[in-house]
Amino acid sequence: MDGVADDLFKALADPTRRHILDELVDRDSQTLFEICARLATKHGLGLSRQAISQHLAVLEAAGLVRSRRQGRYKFHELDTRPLEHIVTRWLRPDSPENTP
Amino acid sequence: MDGVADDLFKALADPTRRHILDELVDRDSQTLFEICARLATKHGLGLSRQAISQHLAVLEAAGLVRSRRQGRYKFHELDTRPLEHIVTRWLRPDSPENTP
DNA sequence: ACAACAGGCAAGCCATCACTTGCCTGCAAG
DNA sequence: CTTGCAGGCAAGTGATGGCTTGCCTGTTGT
Repeated sequence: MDGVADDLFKALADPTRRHILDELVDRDSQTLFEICARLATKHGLGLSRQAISQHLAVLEAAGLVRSRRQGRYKFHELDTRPLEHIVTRWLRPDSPENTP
Repeated sequence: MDGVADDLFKALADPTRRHILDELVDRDSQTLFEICARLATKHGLGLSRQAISQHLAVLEAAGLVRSRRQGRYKFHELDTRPLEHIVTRWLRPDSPENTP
């Protein structure tokens, strides 16, 4: 029951992975090389291809990114659903906005 | 701009720290020894006093916990405000509730 | 078929982190 | 005043995490 949240928070702990999520929000369904290039240009991160690949694996294990194979390309899609109910664990029910 | 979120997500990355937040939700304004005892009994965590103290320091640096000194006791209070706007960064604006 | 491209696998290195141990500071009750 | 309790300050250790390097698989194009 906490193991699910464990992967999720661990995935969000790294700033590079959060930048990847930012990139996927800006443009969904990108390949590894696209993400690699955009992180280098827009965020100034000079990381190797494998570094991003491992980050994507962590994000995928957390359920935040789903991959879709197509030929030799592998497109990565963002899934923000795990994020929605993760913070309500500590938010008291006296807050104004809740429960869709 | 990301340094603030960095402390926050790093604080949430550890399961013990999340359990501490759970305890403070269940009962606010506890001392270090109270938290230590309740983590041991309710969550089965046999951690030393300093371990919890360091975790509280991390949570305090993230702005999730504020401490209030009173005599030789130090009460720790939960502050969930940093949690509210942290996930909206990736939630697309097509969701029903947004835009402050 | 061959070369270029997208991606994966696995071992290794270095930094950070969680936790412990030991000692030291204040406050409080006998 | 002295004893005990609540907490803090290090320094040290073991483990985890992020990143690199090198090599290998599979797909696309000429």
